[in-house]
Amino acid sequence: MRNRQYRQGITCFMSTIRERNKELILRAASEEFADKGFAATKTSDIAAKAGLPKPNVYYYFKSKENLYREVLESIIEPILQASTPFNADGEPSEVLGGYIRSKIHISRDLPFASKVFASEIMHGAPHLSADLVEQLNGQARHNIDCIQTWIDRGQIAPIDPHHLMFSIWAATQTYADFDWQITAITGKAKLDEEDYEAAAQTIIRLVLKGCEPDRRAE
Amino acid sequence: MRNRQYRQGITCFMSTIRERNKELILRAASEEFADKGFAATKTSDIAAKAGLPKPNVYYYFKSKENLYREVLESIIEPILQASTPFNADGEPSEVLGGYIRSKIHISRDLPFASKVFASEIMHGAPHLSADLVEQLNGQARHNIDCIQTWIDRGQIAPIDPHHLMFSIWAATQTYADFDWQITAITGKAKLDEEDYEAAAQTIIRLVLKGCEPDRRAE
DNA sequence: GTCTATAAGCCGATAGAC
DNA sequence: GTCTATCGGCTTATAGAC
Repeated sequence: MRNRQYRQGITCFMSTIRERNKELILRAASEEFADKGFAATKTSDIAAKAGLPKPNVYYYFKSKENLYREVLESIIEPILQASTPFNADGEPSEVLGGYIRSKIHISRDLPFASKVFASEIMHGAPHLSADLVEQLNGQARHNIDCIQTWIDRGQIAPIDPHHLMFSIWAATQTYADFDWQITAITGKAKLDEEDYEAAAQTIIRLVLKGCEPDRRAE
Repeated sequence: MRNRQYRQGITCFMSTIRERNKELILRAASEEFADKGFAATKTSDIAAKAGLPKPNVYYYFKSKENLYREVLESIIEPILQASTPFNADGEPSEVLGGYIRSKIHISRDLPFASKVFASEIMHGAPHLSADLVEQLNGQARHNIDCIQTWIDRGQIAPIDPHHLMFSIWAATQTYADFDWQITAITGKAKLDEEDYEAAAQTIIRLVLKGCEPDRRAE
């Protein structure tokens, strides 16, 4: 009984095993895809890492590409969510600071999917649907418009809003993408809570100071 | 005569054809590897893009991996070169500004190799020799030490030097790595000279303002 | 030195037993 | 629903003609 649920009079297998296996495969896949990229990843390695036979991967996900897309799309929602603070009526420093923190948290909490996403974008997003691409770009344009509004109102310095956004993305994303380089240079096997906090504070400082209106001769 | 050079008494073919073909293949390879990544790139596509038959690729470069390594290593020298301004006795704003400009120029002038390098680092540098890795990391540590010295001397604000370097790398590298996203959002098919100049100025502003010592109540 | 034609091996995907 | 055993296609790499 424990493994079954009866719904609408039809015997419906909502087996815990199914959910558990899908989860194991997704987790293994996100690590493998993040580590090697789509083409270099072998489904047999994903299966091995998940502790399951290879056909299970195909049974649950139909194809390697499908599995990849599930990993890839799992990061879209958090990314879009991170932009919610952007609102022209918000306080620029609050909005930008909140955004930077959200993006750093994504790199910290979802490092594998985050890396898969970055790799996908680097190669021209061949697996992303036009719809999702448009959502992401629309969001980006909205954020940039918001910054432009602050500039027009004189709330922040007339910094180029496109390049400001690119810098913020890059600086926050880098903690997921280039973790290998970062751990090699800092000498730490893994960044801890304080490191991410220091990263966020450094980026926030750069951005907020950079956005401060220039001082006139007073 | 034009196609041959006699050296040490041995007929030595320094044929223009050889040099030209190697160059064609290298150029095609850097574009393909940048676009698709190592594993997803087919040597037949490289040959086609170079306008040569596939066996020529193997004749000149022996293996796909060898060819990849040549593309990859072509970017190391420019990267190391960009760090030459770093010197604790230099003026921080000059050094940092010069470094940012050099890194932006690498993204602009060597976008393909730059992307190949980024992708390689993202995946844990499986094709880079330990020696080169050590050179790059040593350089990075030197730059960070240099920033720390400025902080100790009170020349710049006590910003975290590691995170400052990570932000600079990320913000400059992003113009090569995420060109697809950048052109999608700016709406330009290709960034022009002015765009790169604006990018450099924006990043320099963020970094220099961020490094300014905090004002005390005056 | 150049290129056609082919070998060898790997990996995504599945048939079919349990 | 699960997994062993295998196929078929694709890609690197090369043998050998020119």
